[in-house]
Amino acid sequence: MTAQNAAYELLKDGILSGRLPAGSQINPVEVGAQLGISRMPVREALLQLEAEGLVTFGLNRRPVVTTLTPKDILELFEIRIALESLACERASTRMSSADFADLEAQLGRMDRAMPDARKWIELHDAFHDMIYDRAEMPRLSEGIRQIRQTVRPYLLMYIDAYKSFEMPGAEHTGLLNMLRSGSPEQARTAVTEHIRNTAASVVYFLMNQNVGTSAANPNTSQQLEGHKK
Amino acid sequence: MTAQNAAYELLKDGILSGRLPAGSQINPVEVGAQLGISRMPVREALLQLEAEGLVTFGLNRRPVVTTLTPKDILELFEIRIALESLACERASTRMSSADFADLEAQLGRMDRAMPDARKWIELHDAFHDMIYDRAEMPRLSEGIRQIRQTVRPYLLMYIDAYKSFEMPGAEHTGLLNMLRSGSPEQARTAVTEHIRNTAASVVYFLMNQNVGTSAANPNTSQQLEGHKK
DNA sequence: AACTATATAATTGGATACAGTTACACTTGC
DNA sequence: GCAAGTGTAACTGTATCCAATTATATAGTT
Repeated sequence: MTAQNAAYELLKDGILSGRLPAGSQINPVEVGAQLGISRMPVREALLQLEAEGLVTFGLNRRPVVTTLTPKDILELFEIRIALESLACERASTRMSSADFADLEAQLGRMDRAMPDARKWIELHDAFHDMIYDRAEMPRLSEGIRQIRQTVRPYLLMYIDAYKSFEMPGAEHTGLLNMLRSGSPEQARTAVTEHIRNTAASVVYFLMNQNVGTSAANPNTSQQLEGHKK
Repeated sequence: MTAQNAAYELLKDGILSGRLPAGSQINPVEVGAQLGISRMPVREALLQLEAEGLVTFGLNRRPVVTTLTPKDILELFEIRIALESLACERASTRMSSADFADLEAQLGRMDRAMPDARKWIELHDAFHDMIYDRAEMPRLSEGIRQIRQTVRPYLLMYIDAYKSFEMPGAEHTGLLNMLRSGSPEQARTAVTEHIRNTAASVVYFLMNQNVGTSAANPNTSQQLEGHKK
């Protein structure tokens, strides 16, 4: 593996897991030292992450973990609806019975992972990816995957807040049944509802947490806590 | 302007204008020399262009201009339909009369640019951007812009082939009228039709040209074209 | 003590040097 | 003439060095 890739993986994992929260400043030299590499490959990894929307170059091109406002997140969910509707619609006419068996198995796995939110999300995303793969639109799948990734840290915040949160298992069974019916229209509405529900919960939660409202101001980044003038 | 940006602009313009056709190998040293800079900023520009889909790193990570098959292009058009439908729908409820006046003016400008295909496309894209800006979904607008960009070289090939090609001016007036009616559903169907028409023409043309079928993949010498040379 | 000016450190963009790898051309033997 | 082997040139990845910019700390002034 190249140094660039190592930096990419480290940073991406840090951001997606929430270990590097939104607004965190990233120091290329520091990251490089952590991996025993120079800052050049880190710099390149940051460029890639910026393209994916996970990192933003702030004032003076200093890299920070992207901060999303509830409005941003709502927009991303709306885009997901448009994209996943299409993917679901196309997939619905291309599913085999073997696919349905795989998806059932995946739902089982999700149920069994239930207490572990991160594990559950992993399996949940894989469940959707399995469906969208059947749409045979690789760029569409990739786009969906990327948006889901961008929102993930905020979804984790939401789930972490409600430890005893009940995952919408029933919704997925419903979605699967709609797909089994073979009706593209029903598949589309099912997935639309599914995403809209998640969006509503997450955005409502974030607005009450005041996430990404004051933090959007660069001056209030948490990194500044140490030197209070 | 930074060296990285200069390289980015040069390469992007080259690709979008068709001066660097699909499959062209890009030599970072060469590009750097052309701008009086080293290959490092060029390398970084290439990373950004890869993220946008305009450049691909081929065997041994050598950068080449991305080659799209007709299938890829069809997929991109389908995604555009999903995204632009949403944008149009949202925009339709947010348009002011001043916006409509601006759009009318833009249509006039497009008509007057008529013989110059590149100029026309520029104005045409701006016309659509003006509408989508009203959707107030910046990421959506950006995504649409990016996909349109990716397809542009192929659209130009199509237009260049039919010099006397009649631009679909009437369709845009129709779209504008649908927007004026204020019905999101009608706006959605109008833009869907509009894009689908373009997609059909361009993809049909490209398939007959055998663009990106055998040349795209050195391994596969398949010919998918309907022998209509 | 607060304010300002200045020195110093940190950070970024970029060039260059160097190692490892791959492609290419040129033998050399058949 | 052609296949295989070999040496060379080109290319990529990366570290390091330098310059310019920006932030931080320090010292002096009031």
